[in-house]
Amino acid sequence: MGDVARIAGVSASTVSHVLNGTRKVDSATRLRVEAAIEQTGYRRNVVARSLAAGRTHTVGLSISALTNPYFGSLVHAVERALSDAGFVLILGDSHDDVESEKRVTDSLLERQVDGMIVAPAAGSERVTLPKITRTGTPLVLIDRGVDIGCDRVGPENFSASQSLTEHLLDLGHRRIAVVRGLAGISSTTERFDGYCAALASRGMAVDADLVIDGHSSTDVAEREVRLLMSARDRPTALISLNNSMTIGTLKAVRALGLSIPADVAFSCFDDFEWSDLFEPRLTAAAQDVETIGATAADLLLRRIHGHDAAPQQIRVPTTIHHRNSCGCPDANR
Amino acid sequence: MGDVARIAGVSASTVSHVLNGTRKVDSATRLRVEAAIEQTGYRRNVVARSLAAGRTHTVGLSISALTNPYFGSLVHAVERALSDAGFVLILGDSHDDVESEKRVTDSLLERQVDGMIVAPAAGSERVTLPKITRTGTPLVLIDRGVDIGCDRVGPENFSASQSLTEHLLDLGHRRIAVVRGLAGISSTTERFDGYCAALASRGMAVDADLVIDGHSSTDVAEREVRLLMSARDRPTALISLNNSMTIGTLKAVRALGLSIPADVAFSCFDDFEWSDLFEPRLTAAAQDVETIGATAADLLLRRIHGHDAAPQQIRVPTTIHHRNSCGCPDANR
DNA sequence: CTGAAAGCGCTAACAT
DNA sequence: ATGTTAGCGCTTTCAG
Repeated sequence: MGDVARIAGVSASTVSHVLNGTRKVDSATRLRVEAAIEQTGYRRNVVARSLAAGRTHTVGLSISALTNPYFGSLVHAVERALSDAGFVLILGDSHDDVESEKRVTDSLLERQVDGMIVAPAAGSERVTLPKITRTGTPLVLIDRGVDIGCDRVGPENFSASQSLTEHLLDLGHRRIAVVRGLAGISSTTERFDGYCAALASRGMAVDADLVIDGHSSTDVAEREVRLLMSARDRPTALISLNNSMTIGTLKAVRALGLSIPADVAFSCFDDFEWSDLFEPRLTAAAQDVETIGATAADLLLRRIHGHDAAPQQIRVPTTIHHRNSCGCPDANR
Repeated sequence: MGDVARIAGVSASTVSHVLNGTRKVDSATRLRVEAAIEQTGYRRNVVARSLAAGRTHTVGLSISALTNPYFGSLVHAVERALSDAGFVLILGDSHDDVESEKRVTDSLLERQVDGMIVAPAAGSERVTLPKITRTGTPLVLIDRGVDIGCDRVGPENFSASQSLTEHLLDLGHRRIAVVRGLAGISSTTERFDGYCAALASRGMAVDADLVIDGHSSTDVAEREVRLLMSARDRPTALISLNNSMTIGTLKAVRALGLSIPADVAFSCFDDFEWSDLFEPRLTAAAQDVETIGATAADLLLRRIHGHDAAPQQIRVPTTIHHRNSCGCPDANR
């Protein structure tokens, strides 16, 4: 930058100001500076800039399992919104484990991110999250998490899951098994609650034998569903609470040679690009991932820019696609 | 850091050294420093550290379409390898467009990343890549890209695609259509070359009417395949060259009410988690994404650490899963 | 084994 | 409209 200043015959200060548009510069001198920049191939050092200015234009994102297409789309949406605003994304994988999560977020904090978006692991509200808020770093929770007094955006879980269940109930099913996701995270809980509420509204109790925990693993789900569906009094319908669970469930059903919906009706939370391709086409609750990601970025950016308002808790509507895995007689198409 | 030093009764210099283990410190004083750190809740400022030390422990990754599960897994693998080495990942999406790519990589360079991994967009070798290498920033190309004298790691494309095609040929097909991905990127070219080579080895010429360009869009692929398969002299087999093309192709086939493999045999490049679930199960060439990602991270880390050797061009083997969409009589399982 | 001091490359008052 | 100057918070010679 010194070089540029010298060549343009101005001070470093002026160079800085033309670079950032932070104050009025005579157009003649600006031109000289720009020429000098061009000539030297100068590229500013954002690290130094960050140190001096006290802001990094950087946002940290902590999620688990980028392998999951759902999170891939989420990151994609967040990245786009941030880069449009001149921010850059630092990515950390928490592996859905508080310890890793603490390491990840610590590292982000050390790097002076201007804000953070986190899809909290189970138990995060007791350890990771308070640590972040204590630093004053703007934080928005995404996908899941409890109310800890910060912005939060996630899908509508309860009612979507409830509808999915009621639909099966309407079709006459009385033994509906549910495959839950990872325990301890709000999305699992809320979706399960929706399931329970649907049963309750029909005066039915939840049968513990029909509740399967797939943790966050496709394999576990497959094994458990296989076990359940091998029993003589197997359920007549299956509902899966997230995309990994769905894959495990479908694998189990397939392995047993059962057919959907003839032998067992099926519907699931989370849509796939191939839901339409599956035979039968899957009845699924589709989250609006793009909106969730973009909204999170927006909320965060607003906080970063000093916007000071009551924390918002946003639920993005979930859309149910009635297709035919549920055995629905009147599926569209 | 000044606070910590004062409380521990040492100099900032010593604090720095206990923090980084950069020189021997008497265990008594180290204990005092550590206590002071604990007590103050001190967290180092990595930005300042980076500026002073001249390295950021940061790696930039430029890819397109995180929405694609393939890239999601890639990022996942890279992230893990990097974080194990104490590095952090900054993510940028190039949208498979050189202009965006230039912006992304410029921004990464400004941020003084210690190295970069890029899945180059078409034409990148003429504009983006030289700019990077000129800065001396270690660079490794991933997934695709031509030889520009830097490390490169990607899947084995040619022979896998050739095998896929030969297999169809072996099954008696003579009119095999191919659905290509985005033009101008090496993976598309190499896979198409594999297809051509297979035909050539049987003394067959490539029929231009059987070559479909799906660009990078599922929708385009669907439309084109639909057109092709509606013709009276439609091909007897279809081969798709990447996962997006596969989805488009399958949608088209499904929409036409054709059945696989009875009406048309099918095989594809890229495996899905649900390939096994599809009816019929998909014959596919599976890339070893994890290995590709981890290898790229490794190569880069090595360069960053000053390892100076001839650029490596690594091809990670692609595995063909023979299932039954190809109409294979003896598919395993 | 430890401290002093000179930067790293930039920003942002404060002057003029 | 532009320049001067004092840092931002750390690392790292160089001394002792």
